[in-house]
Amino acid sequence: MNDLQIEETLRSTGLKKTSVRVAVLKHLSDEIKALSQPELETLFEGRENRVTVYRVLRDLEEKGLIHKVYDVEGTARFALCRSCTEHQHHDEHLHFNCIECKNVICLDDINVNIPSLPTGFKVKNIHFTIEGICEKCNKI
Amino acid sequence: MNDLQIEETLRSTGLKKTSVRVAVLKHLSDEIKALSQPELETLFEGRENRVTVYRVLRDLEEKGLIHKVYDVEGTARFALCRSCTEHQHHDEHLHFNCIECKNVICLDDINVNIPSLPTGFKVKNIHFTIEGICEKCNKI
DNA sequence: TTTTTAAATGTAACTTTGTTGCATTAGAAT
DNA sequence: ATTCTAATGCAACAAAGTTACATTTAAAAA
Repeated sequence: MNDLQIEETLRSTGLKKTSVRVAVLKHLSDEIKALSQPELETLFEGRENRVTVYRVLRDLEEKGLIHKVYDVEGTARFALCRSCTEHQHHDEHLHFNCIECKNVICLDDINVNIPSLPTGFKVKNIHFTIEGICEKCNKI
Repeated sequence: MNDLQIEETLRSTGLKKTSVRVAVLKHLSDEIKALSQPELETLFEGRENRVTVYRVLRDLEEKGLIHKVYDVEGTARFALCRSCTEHQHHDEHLHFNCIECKNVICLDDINVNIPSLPTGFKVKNIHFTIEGICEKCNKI
């Protein structure tokens, strides 16, 4: 996203345009992979406050601009919601977690069919992460 | 599992039969749902040491007797490996995480078909958690 | 049965991550 | 330019994960 897109995106949520929010959105939109908060903070070179980044991530997630995904080691990672529209939060996509490079990437366009559950169970959301070796690490 | 089964199970892994290990296996086998370490510790009434429980869980998981699953809030939970044989660790089963009672249960016998990934991606394991309302909470 | 020894435990301590309260700062509306 | 609320920074604390080391215990050997 360029500066104008970020500005417009923030305005649409009612969140004020602040340096930390812009920086977080910029970094996440530059990445294909999901970033943990510590990873994000290294990109800032320590200029931003840990608590502020925490709250920015929380708020951006609440507004549906980004989503949080836990990798197979239980680390929270954040990625831009690319396939989410303003009105429909589209969480039900697949994540791939490489056991070599540890990267978590969103496989938005791969269709996941939800298995049918026993009677009485109601599905609200799915969290599907495939663990394996990504195409980049496969080549090496 | 009864005491004899637990003893035999531990012997098969080469792990010594100790009180904490027996207690952990007993509690986990009594539960349908996956337990977090703090939850386990409350069952012990604080008699067991936090670090010891941590190491027991780690070791039991390494030996394939239990498995760790992260719930949708990123909390590590542990459950007995019921459908795992001695020689084949069967992680690829579905978990259901109720948003009401927060319980995580294993849906061992529901078949999950793994979506086909782009070329170059190699699947090693899957982590599939469905978030929703369980049959018990649905009735209430 | 006693001795031996490696494995398991308990204690202490430290790291990382998540989280809240409060005083200060800054964005944007007037 | 002023005002007001939202956002930030700081301090502090909680919880979970993790390691080192001294002590204890399970089980093998004598």
